[in-house]
Amino acid sequence: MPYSRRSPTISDVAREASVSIATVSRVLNAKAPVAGNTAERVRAAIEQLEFVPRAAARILASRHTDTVGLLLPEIGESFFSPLLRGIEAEARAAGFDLLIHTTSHIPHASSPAAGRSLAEHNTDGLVVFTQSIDLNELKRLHRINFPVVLTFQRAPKSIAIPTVIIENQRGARELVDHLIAVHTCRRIAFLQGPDGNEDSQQREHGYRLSLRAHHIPEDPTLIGLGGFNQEDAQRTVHDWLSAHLVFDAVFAADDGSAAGAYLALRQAGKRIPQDVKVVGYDDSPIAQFLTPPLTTVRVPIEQVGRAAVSQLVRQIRGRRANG
Amino acid sequence: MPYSRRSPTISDVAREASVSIATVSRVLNAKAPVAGNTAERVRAAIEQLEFVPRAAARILASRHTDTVGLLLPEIGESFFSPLLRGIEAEARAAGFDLLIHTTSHIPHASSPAAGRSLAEHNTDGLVVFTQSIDLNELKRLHRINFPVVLTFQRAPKSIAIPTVIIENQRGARELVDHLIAVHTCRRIAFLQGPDGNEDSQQREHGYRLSLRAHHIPEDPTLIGLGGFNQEDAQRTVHDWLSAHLVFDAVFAADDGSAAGAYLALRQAGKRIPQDVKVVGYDDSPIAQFLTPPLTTVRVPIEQVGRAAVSQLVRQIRGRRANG
DNA sequence: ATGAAAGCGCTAACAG
DNA sequence: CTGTTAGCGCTTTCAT
Repeated sequence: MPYSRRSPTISDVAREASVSIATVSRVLNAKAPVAGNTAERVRAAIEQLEFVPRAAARILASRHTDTVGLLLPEIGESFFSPLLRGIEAEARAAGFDLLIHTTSHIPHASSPAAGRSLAEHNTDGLVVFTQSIDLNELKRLHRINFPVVLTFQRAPKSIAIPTVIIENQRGARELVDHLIAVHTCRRIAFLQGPDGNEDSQQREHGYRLSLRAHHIPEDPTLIGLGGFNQEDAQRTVHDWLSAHLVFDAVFAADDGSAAGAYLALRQAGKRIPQDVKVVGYDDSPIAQFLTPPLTTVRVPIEQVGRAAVSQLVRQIRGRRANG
Repeated sequence: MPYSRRSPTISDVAREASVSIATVSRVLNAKAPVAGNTAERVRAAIEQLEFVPRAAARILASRHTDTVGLLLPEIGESFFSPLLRGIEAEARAAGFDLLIHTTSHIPHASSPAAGRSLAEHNTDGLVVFTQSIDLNELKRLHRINFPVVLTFQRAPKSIAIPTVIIENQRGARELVDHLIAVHTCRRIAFLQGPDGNEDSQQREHGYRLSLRAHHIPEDPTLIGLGGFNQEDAQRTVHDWLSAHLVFDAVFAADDGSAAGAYLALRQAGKRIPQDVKVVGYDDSPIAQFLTPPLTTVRVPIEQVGRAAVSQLVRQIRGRRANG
């Protein structure tokens, strides 16, 4: 066994197979014709040397990576599960690899990673989850014509970037209508998502429309932060309860915050749904495990992922076709 | 506005700042001294041209990427949330970027992505989640001395690869002891994890040890597939019930399958815990939302992530130091 | 169908 | 402190 020598390069393969590196490259990429037995020799050499082309060299020379990137603020929330499934499936189907990159909430200007750009980090295009990219960076990408698609977020109107968004307002409105009409709720609290989240804003708008349609005055004290997570929601509802606010229903902007509401309510001895009704949004896995099962609105998250990649790939191909 | 011209390179910056490309490189990497005002000019040029170094070129030239990769079989399971948090935090702390790559369960030998290697896909090292890599590929990586650390899985003993694993057997044993001693359970079913999963195997072993210690005979019919997911577990428990198997407790190898057991039990009109007790493992978020709250065992998943990266970084640095 | 040669954009000695 | 000069390993014309 020789000492761990450097891993083989295309030249090693070429030498081993007694051909030029160009030929090796051709069999690697199958883009140009290679004679049957020549190709066979090359393949044998590749196998024998366990040659694996260096991605960086390939990318540098070819100027494309055949991979799409996904930017996520923080991975792991159950919401991402179907989104990723969709993105992964579609990317693979289109012959692209997928690289996921989580963005830090706190920009470390001084970190060694600063100055590197995600976009150029070896991808041909980017699917960007809402709020996980800086506006200036987005503008820059758009300016250099780098393929990007935004999900769950509209592009600032100054820059035309494709977007995949979902319907929220109507779903929210119907949910609240139901609370009012069927369950005779009149004091309905709303748990907002993270600051600036468009889905949450639209759900809130649907909520307001419903109240208005039923001549129920809005009460600002009944609107608080759910933050799309259990902890924030739990705290907010707990605070409401401590302040002796009166409400007969909680509309949580997502299921995670609905779960937080359940916890706070239970802890205060409130019964669900007898004392307070709780509804959520997204139809995430948690919904069916809550007791009673959470009323929620189904969102086609996986399809958003697929649509986003499909649109992205179209952009990438377009660029390659032209120049 | 000029037509979308090629994005600027280091030479453009050098020209703009009237310095050599080496100097630009130096201010980029801050590895060698550069005079204050020279650096200033270069920075201005970079900003003005919106120069972003091409990752591929950097990697090719420097032979390292400053990023670590993570291989996951399928992302999004709640289990991964804390794991990712740990990995991300530690990688960032060490000055590394993180790229997540999900591996397909079904190898597409013919897919365009086939033949590319994840390992060399622009990372300096890999954290590999259990069962998400092929044994041959693992051997190859080891042979070429590529830094890898395995999590939740021991390395095949023929290859010495660092590993971060957790304690399972004792936790499982104590959990089952408790079921027997405190709750006088005698017929305890076990829901296994995916085939070959080591954590599950060890938990199962702890379960068997406990039974044996209490002179309770093992009943193979009471062991079925939970698959670390709700659906499989639900189906298995449903089948047990349909077959009129008698059991007074279910030990699910993870919380997800415990949730599935809840569903099947409820559906059959069984009360938890009066008729059947259910316990899980991992202490995942779902545990506290089940009714009654699931008894489970806390697993330091996030710490596994941190430890894995920390070990990986050590390997990478070691390689760089020597050569 | 195959080879030769010119880069891709950057880092890393090596001089000075 | 700064510039020059080789490459890094691969793809891609352009010939043949």
